[in-house]
Amino acid sequence: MPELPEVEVLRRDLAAEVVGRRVDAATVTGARTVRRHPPDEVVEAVAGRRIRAVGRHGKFLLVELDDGTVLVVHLRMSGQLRLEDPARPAPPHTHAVLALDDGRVLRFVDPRTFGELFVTGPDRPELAGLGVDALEPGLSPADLARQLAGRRAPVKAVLLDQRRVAGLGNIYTDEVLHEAGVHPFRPGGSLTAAEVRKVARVVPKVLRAAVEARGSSLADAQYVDLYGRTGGFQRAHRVYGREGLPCPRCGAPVQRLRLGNRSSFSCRSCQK
DNA sequence: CAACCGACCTGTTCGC
DNA sequence: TGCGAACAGGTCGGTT
Repeated sequence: MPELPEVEVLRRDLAAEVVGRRVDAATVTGARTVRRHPPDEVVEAVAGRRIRAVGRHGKFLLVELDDGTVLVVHLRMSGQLRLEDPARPAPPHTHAVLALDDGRVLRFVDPRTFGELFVTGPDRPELAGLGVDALEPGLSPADLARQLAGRRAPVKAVLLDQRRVAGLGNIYTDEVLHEAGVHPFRPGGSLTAAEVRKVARVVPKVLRAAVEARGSSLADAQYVDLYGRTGGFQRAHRVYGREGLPCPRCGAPVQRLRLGNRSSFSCRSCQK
């Protein structure tokens, strides 16, 4: 499911497609999806508004409306946004729909219902705790050094912590740490200055390449874009999901470890 | 404050 | 083939 690159692909496509459109009507059928409000409140807040811009911070998508209201979307594990003709049957697990003034509908689809929509004001206090976005404006080596300093938690856990850096998830932390040659279980505070610089340099490199390839869609193709298409970056994964396959740098088999309850993929010989 | 763990859900895949 | 177990890309709240 979506991490920063997948959300960025949606943001760009939405910006091109819906900025300037008016939301003629909204329907919310999944109360859990709008758990922060009574459903009517969300409908009320967006209906009749024009879309001014589409932004992003970490994995949060920010649909800015003409009265300053921001519709915030987080896809969590299984959320999708689909921009479709309303004549097309709504996919199962469609929890909210915005009808646009060009005749199309924007559908929020989410089987696991971890995702959510909420509305907030222009300063969006709900997102105040997020760290710097991993892509834009990005993470300087000094920022990263500050986040890692003194941490005994594994460097991967620090990178996954959205309060420290916003946007990285399980796939892209593994890809970044492999490319940087750093073992995911290394205590955050144990990285050398050179390693910190390397990681800081690799983060935007990997994320840009992933956006360019329109994100990662794993075998079950959970992630699809606005038009239902899968991404292509999974073909460029070096370690994620590649247990037992040769490391592209040194040929040693990729190992799968556990960090907390999640899989972590790395190369035993070139990530120390 | 930092670190760890289970919980939140449904769908798909894996192993017996 | 059938069936339960394990697993999935993210966060949050509670506990130590």
